[in-house]
Amino acid sequence: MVTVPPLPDAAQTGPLAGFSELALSEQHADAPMADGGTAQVRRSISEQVANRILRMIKSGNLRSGDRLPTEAQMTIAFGISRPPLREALKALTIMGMLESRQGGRYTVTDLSPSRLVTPFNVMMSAYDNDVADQFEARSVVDVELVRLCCDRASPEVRQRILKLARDGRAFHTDPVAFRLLDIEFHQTLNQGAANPLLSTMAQSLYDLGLDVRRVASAMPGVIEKSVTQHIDVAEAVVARDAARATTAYRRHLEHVRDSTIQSMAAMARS
Amino acid sequence: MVTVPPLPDAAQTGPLAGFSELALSEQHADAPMADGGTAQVRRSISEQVANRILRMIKSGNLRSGDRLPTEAQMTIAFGISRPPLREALKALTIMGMLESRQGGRYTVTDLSPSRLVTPFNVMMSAYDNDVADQFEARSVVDVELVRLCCDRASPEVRQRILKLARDGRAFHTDPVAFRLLDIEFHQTLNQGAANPLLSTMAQSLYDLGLDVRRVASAMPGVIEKSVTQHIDVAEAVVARDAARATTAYRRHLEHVRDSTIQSMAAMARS
DNA sequence: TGCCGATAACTTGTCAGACAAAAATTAGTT
DNA sequence: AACTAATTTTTGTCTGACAAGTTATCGGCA
Repeated sequence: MVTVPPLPDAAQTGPLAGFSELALSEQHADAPMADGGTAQVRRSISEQVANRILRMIKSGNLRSGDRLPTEAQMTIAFGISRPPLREALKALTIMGMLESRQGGRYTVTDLSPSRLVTPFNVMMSAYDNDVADQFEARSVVDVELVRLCCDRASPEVRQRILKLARDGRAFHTDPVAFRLLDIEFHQTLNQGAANPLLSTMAQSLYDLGLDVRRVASAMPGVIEKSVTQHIDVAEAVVARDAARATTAYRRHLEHVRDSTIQSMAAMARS
Repeated sequence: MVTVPPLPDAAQTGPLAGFSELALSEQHADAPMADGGTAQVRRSISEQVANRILRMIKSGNLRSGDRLPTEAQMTIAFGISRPPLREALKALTIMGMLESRQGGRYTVTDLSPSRLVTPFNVMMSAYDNDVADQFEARSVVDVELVRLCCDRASPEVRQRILKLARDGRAFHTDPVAFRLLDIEFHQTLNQGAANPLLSTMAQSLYDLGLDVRRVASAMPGVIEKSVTQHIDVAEAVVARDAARATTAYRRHLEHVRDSTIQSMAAMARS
C-alpha cells in the first residue's frame, strides 16, 4: 500500500475542495442499461474516475469556470497514477467539458451545447443517410425553431437576424463568405428559439449537410435565391408573423434540398 | 528518431486497413467553430488523434462492430507513443463510441443513442434541468414521428404497436416490466416512421429522461394512465388517423411531463 | 479425422520515472 | 508602483516495465 504524504495546507482549502478523500473503491457497477443485461464488466480506473468527475459536474459540485486541482494532487486524491488519471481528464476534455493548456490547469468549460454535440453528430452520421430523410428532419426541427423564434426572440436578436439576412446581398459572388454568413444566420435563428436541445439538434442536422452544401452554394443562382429567402424569413420573424415565417422557411428548405440534390448528381457524374 | 520496424505482412490487410500512412502532421486547425474566433489553440496529440478516429467513424470508414488495430500498431501508424494514443482511445471509450476489454481489442460500439447520451445529460444538468425544454423538444420530434408512422408504417408494424400498447395492461403493478414495454413501444413507433435521423433524435430525447422516469413510473396511477394513452395512440395509428394519433400523443406527453415534474419535486424534498 | 483442453503468445491496464514546453509565480530593477 | 527577467510549477510526451486478461496455437484424445 502507498502511504499518502500529507498535502500542503494551502491545497486543502483551495482547488482540492471536494477532491479530498476520494480514493477509489470497488463499488457499484451502476447503470442498468436499457438492454437490461447485467453485463458485469470490469470498469477500468480511467472510466471510474471520469464518471466520478462527471457526477461532480452533473451534481453541481463542479461548475463552469472552476479550476480543477493539479494532476499531482488528483493522483493523490484518487490514489492512482498519472496515466489513467490523464486518460479520464483527456476524455472529458475531448468531450468538451474540460479545457486544459500546457502549463495551465484544467478548467470546466461553459458546457454549452455547441461544445457537447460531438457524440450526437457521430450518432446521426452513423445512420447515414439519405438526403430526403435529412431534410425531412430539418423541416420538422427547424420550422418549429422558427416558430418559437417568432414567439420568444428578443427584439435585438430579431433585428440581428434581419441584418444577417440582408448582409447576404453583398456576397452574391463570394460562396465562402456567404457560407460563413449562412452559418451565422441559422445559428442566430436557433438561438432565438431559446431551447438548447432543439438548437443542438438543428445544428447537428445543419452540420450533416455542410460539406455537400459547399459545392451546392457554388452553383449559379443558388446564393441569390437563398439570400432572398433568408430576407423573407427574417422579415416575417421581425414582424412576429409565425405563419409567414414558417412558410417562407419551408420554401427555403425545399430550395436548399433541391440544389443539394442537383449538386450531388453533378458530383456523381464527375 | 525512431526507426519504424516493418510490419508483419498479415497486419497490412487486416485491422490496419485505413490506418496505414496516418502519421500526424501539423495541419489544418479545422472546424471554424461557432465562436468564429481564430483561436489558434495548440491541440494536443491526443485530441488530434481522437478527432482523426472520430472522422473515420463519421465518414463510415469505421463502422459498428469493427475491430481497431492494436495499440502497438496504431502508435506506429500515427507516429506517436502509447500514452497520448491511449488518452484518445479512452476518450472515445468513455464517450461510448469504442469498447475495450483488457487483453481484448478495441471495437466500435453500436453507436446507439443510449450509449451516447452522457454529454446531453451533463448539458441538461448544467442548464438547471429544464424539463420543459426537454418535453418541448420531444413534442416537436415525437409528434411528427407519430404522424409519419400513420403514413408509412406497414400494417405489421402498426399491429405490433397496438399489441405492445395493449400488453401494457398486464403490467399495472410492475413498474420495471412496464418500463421495458414502454421502451419497446416508443422504439417501434419511432421505427415505423421510417426516418432514421428523426428516430435517433427521438430516441436520444427519450433516453435523456429515462432515469428520472424510473421514479415517476413508480407513482400510483401513472402507469394506468400511460397504458390507456398508449392504446389511444396505437388505435389511431392502426386506423391511420394522423390527427387523432397526434392529439392523443400530445396528451400522453403532457401526462409524462407532469408526472416527471412531480416525481422530481418529490426527489428534491428527500 | 475431428474435437477439446492446456499452453504460449499477444493485448490491454497500470505503474514509475524522466524530460520538454508552456504557463504562472516570484524576484529584481527601474 | 509597474514592468521585466528568472524561477518554479504544471501539463504534454516519451520510454520501459510488469500484471491481468484474452486469443490463438498445438498436441492429445476419442
